[in-house]
Amino acid sequence: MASKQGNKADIVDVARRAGVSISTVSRSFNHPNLVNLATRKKIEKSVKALGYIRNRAAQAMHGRRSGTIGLIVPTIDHAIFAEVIQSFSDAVDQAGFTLLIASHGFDLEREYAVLRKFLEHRVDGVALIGLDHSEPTFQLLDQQAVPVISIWNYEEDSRISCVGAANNEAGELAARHVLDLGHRRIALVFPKTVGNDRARGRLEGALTQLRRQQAEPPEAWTIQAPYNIAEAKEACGALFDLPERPTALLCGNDVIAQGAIYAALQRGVQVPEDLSVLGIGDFKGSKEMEPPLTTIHFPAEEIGGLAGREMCDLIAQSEDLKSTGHLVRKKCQISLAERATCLPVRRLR
Amino acid sequence: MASKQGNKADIVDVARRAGVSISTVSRSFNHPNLVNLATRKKIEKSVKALGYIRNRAAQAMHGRRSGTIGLIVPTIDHAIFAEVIQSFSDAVDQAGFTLLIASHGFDLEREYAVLRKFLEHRVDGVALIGLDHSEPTFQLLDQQAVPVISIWNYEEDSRISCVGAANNEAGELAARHVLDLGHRRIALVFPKTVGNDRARGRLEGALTQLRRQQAEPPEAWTIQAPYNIAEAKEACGALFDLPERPTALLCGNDVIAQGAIYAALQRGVQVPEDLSVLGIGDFKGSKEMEPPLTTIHFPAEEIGGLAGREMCDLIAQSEDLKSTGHLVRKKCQISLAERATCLPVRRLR
DNA sequence: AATAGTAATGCAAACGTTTTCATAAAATTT
DNA sequence: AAATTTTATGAAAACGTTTGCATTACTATT
Repeated sequence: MASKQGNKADIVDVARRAGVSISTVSRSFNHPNLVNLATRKKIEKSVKALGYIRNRAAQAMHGRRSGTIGLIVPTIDHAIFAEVIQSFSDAVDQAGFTLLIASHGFDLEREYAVLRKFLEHRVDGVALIGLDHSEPTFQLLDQQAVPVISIWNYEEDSRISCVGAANNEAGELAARHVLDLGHRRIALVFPKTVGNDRARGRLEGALTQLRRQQAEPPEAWTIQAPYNIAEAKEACGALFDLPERPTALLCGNDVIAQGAIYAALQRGVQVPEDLSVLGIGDFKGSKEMEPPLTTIHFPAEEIGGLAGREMCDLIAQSEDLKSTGHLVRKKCQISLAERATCLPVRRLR
Repeated sequence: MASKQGNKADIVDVARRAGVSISTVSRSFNHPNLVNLATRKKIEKSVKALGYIRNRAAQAMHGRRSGTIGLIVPTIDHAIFAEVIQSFSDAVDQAGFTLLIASHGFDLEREYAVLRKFLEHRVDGVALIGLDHSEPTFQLLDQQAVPVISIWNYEEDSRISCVGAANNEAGELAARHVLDLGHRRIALVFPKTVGNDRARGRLEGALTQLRRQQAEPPEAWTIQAPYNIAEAKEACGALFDLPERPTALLCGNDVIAQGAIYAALQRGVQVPEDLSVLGIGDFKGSKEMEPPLTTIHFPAEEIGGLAGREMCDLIAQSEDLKSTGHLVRKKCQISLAERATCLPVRRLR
């Protein structure tokens, strides 16, 4: 009667009720084969009766893993991140890990703070988005020697392990496509690139390719739009109101492309007849748009899943002290998803 | 030299290096005013030098809170859940909590399993989506007496605390609107309702209202579509191909509405001139669609934020043992967002 | 100057587990 | 029947903290 007064049951309570020692109870969880079947049954019964739930915190104190992985993203509320998070979550879940999640709102100082918090919780591994991080972040990661992986970007000389795609290739591929279609009057609408290596890589890739073919856009045709349909729509609207209109619009991501298309619709500019629009990312829904959006496909789900599995591997390796500690880098293939928003320039009316 | 061989620094290491006892170190973190400034500085220096990071697991063992909150959602990868998760995350973050997240893919048995896992981690509170949960889930919650809150739905007789909106009201409001516009030939496109009280409430609300005005749709006009633009598009397409077409389409959520509009576009059915379309949810981007979608606005961000703050309050209360243990219920107001996809029936061509 | 109060610190006992080592009982071998 | 091995269990020492109690050295009050 004294034992259960609102406090939760304890391994001691379980042991007492089952008439065995706590060692036996603990063992029956962790090494069931070492304990007699009958005893195990008794313990099980006691556990059920008391509603006992093991305490991971106490387990973690024994050098055991905490069983958690920390994922730090700029924001959860993005079609593309949501998809990556989901598949990453599924992958680590499958391996029995629990996911700690936090967003930093594109603020690398908050990212550092969140990382610290995660380390206090003794996460077994950390996953970050992209390869742009503050120096203190890298140092902390290094010093604490926690398995870490970067999701979304691939760079052959990345400072930490990474699983993702090469954004500059995406930009190049996009530019090449509109170029191949004969366009020369090409405008660029991209998000801000500071602290956002995804956008930066794409923009650089696109510009490189355009320059290579002498089709670099004039200043007025290189505009910035936030990740947000409403504002992208507005920004593109302003572009369309310029005296001279491009024949193709290369957008930094599909959300911007969507905004651009809406802006065009609003002004009676026909896509693709009057204007070709190309997105990057291939977000969920882009294929179903009307007209379906031509874009560069990023295998978000594949990246998230692969990253999750790789994270688990890294953690497993770090347990073996023979851990070689070398970085792993996986490059996921992007591809052109040719749909209905781009037309060869000669077919424009 | 013996102390730091790759293992992480310990409070003991910190104490030794600073030349004080571990009690003092612990105190300087938890009750800084109780320790001399000079000593505190010494400790701080030692902490920096050793790269010491406190161990929450060990703290949690002292009846201290773990500082974590568990959030269990059907899926992360939904515009609407992503938004709620984000605002919930921000709210609990602000209070210093770390978020544990898991998705169960609309499987209530997996929900139960995840809940157990979270309880093993000794989360200080649990948040769930909706009010449909398995009996074992409710029992576990009850037995463990963990602060719990349900996000998204409001019901005056809910079994657990809740912050959200009344889905049946949304359905009613939607139906009332198309009815008010003079429509009588109304079709319904809703997601599956089993294990999804959101969809069920909306559908019931809508049907109630339609019946009240003798406008209940025929069998063929009450169709099911998954949460997914592509499949919704297809399902609605089939509806449009029927010999008789409704004048208004009431969709269970904005994604389905989007699919419906695309399906209409594909077939040359003009929205809203030939067909009024009404969504429910007001997802991000619905306002920016072309034409902007008329829908029932759900204040997702408000709900998530409110729920997060309420969760923290519940946790704080549960600390005072005088906790009254009564449920809290907050109803967030939904509203009609009249935009451009609905027209009075007499103005149809 | 004696007393009471306060500030700063340390000691040691918790917290809920896991695990090593020891031991008893049972089963197997000689 | 003794010796050996195996199986099942318990005692106790960890793990890294927090905190109640005790102690010391000051500071303020009489």
